[in-house]
Amino acid sequence: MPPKRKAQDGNVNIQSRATKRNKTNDKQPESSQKAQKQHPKKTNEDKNQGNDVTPMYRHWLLKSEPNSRLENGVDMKFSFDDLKKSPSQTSCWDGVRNYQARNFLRDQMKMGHEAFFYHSNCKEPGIIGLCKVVKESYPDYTQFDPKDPHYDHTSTKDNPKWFMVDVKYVRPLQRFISLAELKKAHQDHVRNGGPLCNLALFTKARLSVQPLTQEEWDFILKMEQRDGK
DNA sequence: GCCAACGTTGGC
DNA sequence: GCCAACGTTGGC
Repeated sequence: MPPKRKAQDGNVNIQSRATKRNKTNDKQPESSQKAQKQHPKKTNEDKNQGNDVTPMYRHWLLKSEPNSRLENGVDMKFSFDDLKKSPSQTSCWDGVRNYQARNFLRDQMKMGHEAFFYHSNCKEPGIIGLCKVVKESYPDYTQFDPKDPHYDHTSTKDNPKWFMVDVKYVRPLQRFISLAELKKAHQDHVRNGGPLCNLALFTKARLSVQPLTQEEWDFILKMEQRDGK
């Protein structure tokens, strides 16, 4: 199902790699996905996996940093514009190292699912555009690269710990929806009831891959039409 | 740059 | 399995 097939794997896997994303999709051993079935040891990883009872989601919010920031000498910058400029306007979403976020990437993000592209750790945090899943769960290769800031020596190719998906640029929002505006709506909905009362942006603020209910998604998309603030 | 909130680690 | 120490996230 991989729709587009960029050049072969030839391209260098080096570039902006952020806490979550970076370059384009390259082909990965999709076959090794079966490895994810295995859970040889039950440690605190398992207790962190306990979100499998949550409903299945079809909408997402992905955080990325639009400004340069070095982590072990590697620039974490990956803006919405960087996604647009990526080959095929597509990038893998690598570098996620949180079990809850990993589980969403691995288990729930499916072809065609849409996501808000959120700019974090910047002057004006907020949602800037839309992207969509164009390739489902496969091992995040950065976990195997000792030079990568997100290298994980405890992970093996036979039993990879971290996964990623590919996302493709869809469109910018008609207007930027700032965190401040979302927070106002959220706080109002907490007090008076409303679809954003449990928005993960505020209830699970540190999650970099966040699920949205249909109602949350629809409400935020409608904010796009309103006149700012 | 500060720091609150929260996730992870490891001793016990 | 508890919990203190530590590390990270990310708004401000």
